[in-house]
Amino acid sequence: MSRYAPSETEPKWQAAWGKAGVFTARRDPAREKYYVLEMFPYPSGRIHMGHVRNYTMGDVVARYKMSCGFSVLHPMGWDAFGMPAENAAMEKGGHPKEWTYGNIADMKEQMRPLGFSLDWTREFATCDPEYYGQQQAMFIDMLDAGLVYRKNAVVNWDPVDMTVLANEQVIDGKGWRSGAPVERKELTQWFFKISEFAGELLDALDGLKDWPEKVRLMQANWIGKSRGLQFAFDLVGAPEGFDTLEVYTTRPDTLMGASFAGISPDHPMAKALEAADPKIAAFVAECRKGGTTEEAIETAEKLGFDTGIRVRHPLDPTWELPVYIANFILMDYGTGAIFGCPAHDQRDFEFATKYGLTINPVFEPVEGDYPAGEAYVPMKSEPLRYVRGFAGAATQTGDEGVATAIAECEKRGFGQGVTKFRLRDWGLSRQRYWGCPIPVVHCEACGVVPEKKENLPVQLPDDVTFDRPGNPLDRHPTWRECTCPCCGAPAKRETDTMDTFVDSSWYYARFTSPRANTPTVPEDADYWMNVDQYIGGIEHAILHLLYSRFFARAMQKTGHLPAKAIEPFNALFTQGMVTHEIYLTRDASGRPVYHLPEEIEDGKVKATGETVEIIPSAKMSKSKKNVVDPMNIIADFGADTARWFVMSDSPPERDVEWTAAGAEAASKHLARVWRIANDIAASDDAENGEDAALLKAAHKAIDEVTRSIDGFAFNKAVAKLYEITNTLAKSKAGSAAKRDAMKIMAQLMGPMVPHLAEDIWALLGGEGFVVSAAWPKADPALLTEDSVVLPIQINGKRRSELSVPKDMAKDEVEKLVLADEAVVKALAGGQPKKLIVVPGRIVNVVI
RNA sequence: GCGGGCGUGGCGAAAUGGUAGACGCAUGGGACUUAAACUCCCUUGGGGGCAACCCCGUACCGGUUCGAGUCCGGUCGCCCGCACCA
Repeated sequence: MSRYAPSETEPKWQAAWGKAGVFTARRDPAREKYYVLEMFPYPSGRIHMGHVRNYTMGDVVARYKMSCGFSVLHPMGWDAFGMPAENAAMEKGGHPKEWTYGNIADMKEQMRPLGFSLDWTREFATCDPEYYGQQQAMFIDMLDAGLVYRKNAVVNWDPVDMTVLANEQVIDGKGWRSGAPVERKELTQWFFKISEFAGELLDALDGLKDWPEKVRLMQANWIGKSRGLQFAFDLVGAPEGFDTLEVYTTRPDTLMGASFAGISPDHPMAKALEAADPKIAAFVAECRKGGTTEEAIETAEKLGFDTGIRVRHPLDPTWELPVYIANFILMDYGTGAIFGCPAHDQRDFEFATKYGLTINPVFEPVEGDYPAGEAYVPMKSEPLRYVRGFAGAATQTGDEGVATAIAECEKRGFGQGVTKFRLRDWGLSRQRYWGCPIPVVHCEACGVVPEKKENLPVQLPDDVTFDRPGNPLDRHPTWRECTCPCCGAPAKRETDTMDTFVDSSWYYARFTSPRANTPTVPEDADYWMNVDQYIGGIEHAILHLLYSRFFARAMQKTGHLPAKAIEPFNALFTQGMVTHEIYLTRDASGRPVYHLPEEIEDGKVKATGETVEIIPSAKMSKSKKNVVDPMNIIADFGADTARWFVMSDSPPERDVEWTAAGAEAASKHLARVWRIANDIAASDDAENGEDAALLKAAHKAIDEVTRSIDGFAFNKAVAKLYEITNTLAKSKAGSAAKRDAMKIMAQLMGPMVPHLAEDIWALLGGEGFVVSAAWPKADPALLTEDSVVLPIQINGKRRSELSVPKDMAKDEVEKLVLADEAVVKALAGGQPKKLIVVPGRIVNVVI
């Protein structure tokens, strides 16, 4: 018998599948379709274990569904625009286009040997003009539909390089190349009106039953619906044109605890003050330092500036509050102005303490004490005693307090209850080259007008340079020059490109008709949409998935998707990372020196013999060198081993640690299965021992593996396959029974280790490809046991057990329990207080 | 700072509120072999007992329940996201 040799058999089966075209998706109205999609990769140049894990999961689902008779769509493409390509051009020279397409070719070559059931005929990259041209067409349709508009927004500005920085390029508040402190700067930018869909995007989350609860919760919090009061303070001593100050609060019940009002440094009144007062200008400039991320703003030291302006308290016009400009107030949320209640908001408390403002408690806990040295921030459902309330009962919960306060304010004629969302509109403009050009033209006479559709795609010019910071499109000698689509006069193109999230917000729809000269084709979209199963990383829980949900709605409004695709992903699965230990030694000055896993043996660096420090289980990253190249694993063990390993052990939603020992073990197991299959194929003895037991075990395996795959519990499916392997290895059944069991096993293993499964299938005389064979069905009659062992607990502790027929009546069981030796002894002649019999599960005797 | 998640043997883990540790790795012992590799068999949460068996144990503290790894409240630790990374 020959040894199991994946390096020979794997390419053989891949070629055979390819020749037969088994993975080419075809619109087949006679069959039910199934669309499985893994989040497409960024073409960095190398695939990593995270890709292997993600695509293996998708492949398991795709192959399983094929066997179940579905017409399966399982496509692959490239999320190909983005900054790394420009960075590479700046650092190493070359062109982003060459770099990207070169990487795509490399990565495709690395993916092929893994044997994924992908339909490569549908492949595209988002940087293909055929793709981004259709995206531009949709942009124009969305502009026509009023879903896109322009407004000012802040960006990170590097004052030395004179360029816009991505958040990622801001390190500790400084530009990553220049090292200069970053400033916030306003630019006119394009926005998608995602906020118009806020309520709908929130409400529709309830219907996404097959999405992880945590993702739905994160999205709900991100959309951030709140009910509050919006009202106007009368201003005293404000600049010309500012009579009132609109504020929004979710805690109007704390109005009697107000001790100051605050406005954002970007508030129109702050801007008016800034122009007039150099001290205020200096303060506002201070506030504008640092990056634009919410994290940077929230964690920055709280700064305030007393403007000298006062507001009158709406409940008592003689009561005046100071107006501060404060760096923690966001112009994007609410009205960009707040009132501060230090007694019941921790941030206001710290602000008031810092600037010596009064702290007036409005309520106190019904139970327990008012906390000292911090704000008392109750839960919404917590009952409160209002000591300075102005509406409703003295004791109510926070939620009730808010509702009655809103009603009271409306009654008294100031302010009204409003619902607001935290969700902001999606700014899509990027001042970068390697992205989809925004297809608009700036005309002196006509203003900003969309390009004509027949002129699409607006293609990126190839002759650009990256020797300086900034957007090469801006300094291209001729690219901007064009004629106005309206009046025909000379005009200039927009040089901003689109956020790469736009590219990934509709690629799933494009896969249904990837070569069409419209964004989608109705019959194809109608047949293939929605994505039945989407699989990717949890890091996309909010942005990518929310943007895609918005885009599906926008595409529907503009006629590019059918109504049923309003939620594009029926089911979502978020997988964990592949981690690895980090190995490091220290140089003379104590700085860490990282080592690749293959340089280590027995906790020592092979070359030098130095003992390494080990940091357990960290995300694989090049800089820490804790990476394992899938290509090396495939070379050493074959693709099936890599696939088997990433599916074993850890549940797919959790991180899995790659270990050399684990890979070896996976390889050994597959070789063992191969040996057992060969033994069976070679044996012709007809001795018949326990065929029934083996058959039963095989059907139990069918049942459990099927349920595990359906439930995305691949690790349990693998465990079950280990069990049935052991059962089969030890079985004394006749060869025909073993052959049948082994064929079932090959089918069950097929989705995970397709090459080995095809080998075994062929070896044992299976017809056609195992991937094309119908998924086995478990016979329910073979799944039940005649008797069960009931554990007997006494006061909740297991003390004995009882073997009874499966469906024995409850009172029969009780009789047997009371006769049990351990129970008799424990009762010592008395009667139990309670006797709990859970049929088929457990008995508890309470004494 | 805000939002979300996770925490079970030496390790990865399993367990519709019902016998905690299935399955795998790694130990330790044995078989095969001149020897090794490969392979096969047995053992393995901690402690106590000659044994039957008993006690402890799911990050920590508390609660609900006949019964809690699982549900509720709090604490600690780690991880992810925070709108221009993809």
